[in-house]
Amino acid sequence: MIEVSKEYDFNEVEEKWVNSWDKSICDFDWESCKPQYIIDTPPPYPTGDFHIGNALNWCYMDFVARYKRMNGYNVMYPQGWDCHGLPTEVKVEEIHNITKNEVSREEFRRLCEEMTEAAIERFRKSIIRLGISIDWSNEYVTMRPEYYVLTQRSFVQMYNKHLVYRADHPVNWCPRCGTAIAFAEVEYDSRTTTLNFVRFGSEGGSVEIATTRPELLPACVAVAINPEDERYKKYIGKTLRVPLFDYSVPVFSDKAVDPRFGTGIVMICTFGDRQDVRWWIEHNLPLRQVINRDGRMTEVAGRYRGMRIEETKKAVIEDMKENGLLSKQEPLDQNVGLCWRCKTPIEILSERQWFVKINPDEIIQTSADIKWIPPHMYIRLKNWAESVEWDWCISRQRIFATPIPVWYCNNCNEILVADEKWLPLDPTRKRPPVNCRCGSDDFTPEEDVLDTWMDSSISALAVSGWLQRTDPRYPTQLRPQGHDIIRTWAFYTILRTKALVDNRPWDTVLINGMALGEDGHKMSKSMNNFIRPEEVYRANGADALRQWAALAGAPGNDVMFQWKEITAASRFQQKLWSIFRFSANLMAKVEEKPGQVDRWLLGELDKLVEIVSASLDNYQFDEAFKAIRVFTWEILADNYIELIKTRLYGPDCSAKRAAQNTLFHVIEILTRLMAPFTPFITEEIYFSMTRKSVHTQSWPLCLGREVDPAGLQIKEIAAAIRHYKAEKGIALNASLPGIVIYSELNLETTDLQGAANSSIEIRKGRPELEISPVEVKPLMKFLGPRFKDKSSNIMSALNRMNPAELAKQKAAGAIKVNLEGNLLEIDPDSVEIITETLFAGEAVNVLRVGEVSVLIRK
RNA sequence: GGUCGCUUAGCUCAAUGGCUAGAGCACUUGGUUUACAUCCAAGGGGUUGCAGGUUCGAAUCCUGCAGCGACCA
Repeated sequence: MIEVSKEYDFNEVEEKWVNSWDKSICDFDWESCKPQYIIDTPPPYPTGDFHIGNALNWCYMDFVARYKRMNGYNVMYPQGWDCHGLPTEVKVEEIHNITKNEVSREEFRRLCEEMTEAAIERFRKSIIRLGISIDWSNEYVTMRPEYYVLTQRSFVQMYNKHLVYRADHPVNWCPRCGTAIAFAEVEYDSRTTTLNFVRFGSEGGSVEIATTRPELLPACVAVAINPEDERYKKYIGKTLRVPLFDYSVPVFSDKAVDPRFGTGIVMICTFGDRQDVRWWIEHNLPLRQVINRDGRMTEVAGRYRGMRIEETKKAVIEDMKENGLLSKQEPLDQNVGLCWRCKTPIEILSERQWFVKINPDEIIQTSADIKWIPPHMYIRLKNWAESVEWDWCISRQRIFATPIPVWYCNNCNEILVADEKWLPLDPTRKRPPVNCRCGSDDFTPEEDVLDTWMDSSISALAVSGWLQRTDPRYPTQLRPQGHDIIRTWAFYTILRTKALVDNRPWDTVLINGMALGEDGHKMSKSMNNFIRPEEVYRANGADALRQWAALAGAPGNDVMFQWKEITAASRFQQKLWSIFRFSANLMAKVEEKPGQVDRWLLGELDKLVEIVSASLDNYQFDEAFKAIRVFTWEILADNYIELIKTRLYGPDCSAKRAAQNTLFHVIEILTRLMAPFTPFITEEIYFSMTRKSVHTQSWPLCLGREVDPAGLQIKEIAAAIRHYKAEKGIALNASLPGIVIYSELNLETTDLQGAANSSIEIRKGRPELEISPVEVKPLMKFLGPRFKDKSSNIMSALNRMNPAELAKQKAAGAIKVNLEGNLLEIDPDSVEIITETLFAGEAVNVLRVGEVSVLIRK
C-alpha cells in the first residue's frame, strides 16, 4: 500500500527535491559526441532582486533546456553575471555615503564587487528555488579577471582590425555622472520648456530666432533657413551677429529647416541636439564648446564662465531682457534626452573617446541569418541598425568596469595598446612591459573604462569557449532575451561576434515580452504592482509559477501576472495529485493486451506526445501545456478513469490488468511530458512509481497508435448518457431501466455498464426506428481546394438534391452532381448527411451519437 | 513625427485562409460519485475595433480609419 496524502504539499515536495537533485546532470559535456545545444543565457545585472520578468525569461529557457536534454542533446544552460556599470557605482556611493573620488580606485572597486557578490547570491537562490536547471559548471562573472581578460582581448583584436579607434567626436554626456553614455542609454521624457524669441543683428536691422537653449548662444556657429522661405532668402550667404556675445555667424540654407517652427530660422550650436551635429559635419562648421564635463560654462561663454547650465539660462534671459534683445517667450512641449540612470538632461559634447565602428549592412546581413521568434523582432533590429548615425562610443569615465588596456607616451603622444599576452591588466596599476617606439618609458595610463555592453556583448563567444578552448562551439543555438534590449544586447552581440570571429552568435533568438502587473502596467516597485517570485513560491509553489509562465501568452507578447492564474495552476497540480492518489494502489506495470477504451486513451496519448513535441520545437509553450491540461483533466481524469473504475474495483482478470497497465503507462508518459514544465511534482510522482528521476529519462516517442474507434464510441456514449441524466434531472449514479445500443462496432460493455450504472445490450444493425436523412451539409474544406470558384455552385446543387438519394450514393462510395448538364463525381467525404430519428409512441428515449443509436428504456 | 505591435466572450488570452471562433477565471442551474467540493455535470455569454477590397471561403491576407502600447526621433 502506498500512502498518498490527500492534499499535495507543494512546499515539502519542492524543498525536498531542490535540495536533493544531482546538479551534475545539467553539466555540459565538452567531450561528448551528442549534438550540442548551447543557450546564451542573459547575464542579469545583479543590483536588485530576481523578479517575475526574469522568472518568465528563465522558465522559457528551462522548458527548452530540459526538453532538449530529454531529446539527447548535450545542453549547456550556463548562468553569467553582468556586473560592471553605473547603477552599482551609484548605489555604493549611496550606501556608503561617499563619492567615488573620496576613496582609492581599488577601494571603490572592492566595495562594488562586495555588493555585487551579495546580489549574485540572492539571484542564485531564487533561480535554484524556481527549479531552473542551470549548468553551474559554466558560470561566469564579468567582473572577474577570467572573464574581463576576454573583454580586453576582444578590444585589442578589434583595435588591430581597425574596428576600434580613438577620436574627437560628439558624444552624449551626462553632466551629473560625469561620463559619456551611448545612445542606448539615453531616455526620453516630454517636458514643457520655454521658447525664447531672440533678436540677432543683421546689416541694417535684425531678425528673430526662436530657441529653447539661450544658454547655448555662445556656442552658436551658424544660422540656417529653408531655401524655399521667401522671408529670409536675402540673408543666404550673409552673416548675422549673435546677441550679447557679439560675433558673426554665417547663414546657409537647408531643406531640413521647418519654416513653420518658431520664426523659421534655426540657430546651430555645438551642440544643442543631433541635428546640430549633422549640420556641423555637413557644413564643416567650427567647434565652440561652452559646456565642460561637469556641466559648467567654459571660457568660451565669456562672463558666464563657471556657471551651471540652468543658472546660465536664467542669467542670459535676464541680460537679454535688459538689453531689449528678447521679444517674447512662449511655452513649448519638448522631448528631452535624459541619462537613463539619474534622469539628468544629457548634453552633447565633443570629446576624445574610444569608438567601435558600426557597419549597419553587415549587422543586418548577419541578423538575417538568425531565426527570430517572433519574426517581426528582426524588423526592429533592422530598423535600429539602419537609423544608427554615429559609431558606438565605448569609453566611460567610471571606475567599476573593465579597464581599457592602453597607455599614452608622454614623450611622443603615441598610443600603446597592450599586447594580448599581457592581459588581463589595469593600466592605472601596471606599467607596460616595453618602452614606446620613441624609446621613452614615461607613460600616462588610460583612466577611462569600457562600456558594460563590451563585456556582455561577447557572452555568446565566452560560453562557447572562444579564446579558452581549441574547439570553440560558436555559433550557439539559442539567445533568449527581452524585446527591450534588442537595440543594445542583441545588436552589440551580433556586431561583435561578426567582427571577432566572422560568424553569427546564435542560430535562434527567442524574444520574451515584459511581465506586467495585475493593473496592466509594467511591473515595477514604484508602480506598487510588484510581486516577488518568493511570494508565489510560498503561496502555491514554483511549479505553479512555471505553469503561469508557460500559459500566460505566446512568447514575444507582454504577459500579465495574475494571481487567479496561479490559483488555476495550483488546482491543476492538485488534480494531477488526486489522479496519482487514486491510481497509486490500483495501477500496475503488467503485460496485458489493452481493451477498446484503453486503446482509445493510448491513441489520445500519442496525439498528445505529437502536439507537445511539435509545440516545444516551435517554442509554443502555451500550446504545449494547454494540451497537457486538457488531456490530463478531461481525457484522463473525467473520461478514462471514470470509465475504468468498474474494472479496477473488480476482481483480477485480463480486462482489469489491461486497465491497470494502461493507467500506469499513461501516467508514466504524462509525467515525462510534463517534466520540463513542472519539474517538482512530476519528479515526486515519477520517482514514487519507478524509483528513478524523471529528469534523466528520454523524451517520449510517438508510437503512432491510432485512437480505437470503438473506445472513442464508448466514451461518447457514456457522455451522452451523462447528458441525458443531467437533462432529466436524474442523479449521475442512478440506475436506468436498461440501455440498448445499435452499433456496427463490436463494443465492449463492461466500462459502459459501470459508467451508466445500468445494464447494456449491444445490437448490430439499425433499431426498429426510422432514420431519415433530412439535410445535406457540404464540407467546404474538401470542396473548396478541389473545385475553387465552382464550389459555391456545387454547394447549391448538393443542397437541391434529395438527401435520401445523396445518402444512398454516399454509402455506395461516390456522389454524382449534375452541374449545368455536366455530371461531376465528388468524394463521399465532401458531404455530411444530417439525419433525424423518428419513432412513434415507443417506450424509449433515443440518443444519437454519430451513427449510433442509444435507446434508453423508460 | 517615425517604426513595430496590439484591438477576439464580463476579465486575461488562444486559434496553417477551411467543420458550429476556443480555453482559464467569472456567471447560471443541478449533483453526498468509495482520487479530488481545490470536485463533477449541464448551460448562458461573440457584428473577432470600424469601413472597404482580394478569395469558392477572412479573426487570419491587402488598403484606409479609429483607439491602445512599446521602441525611437
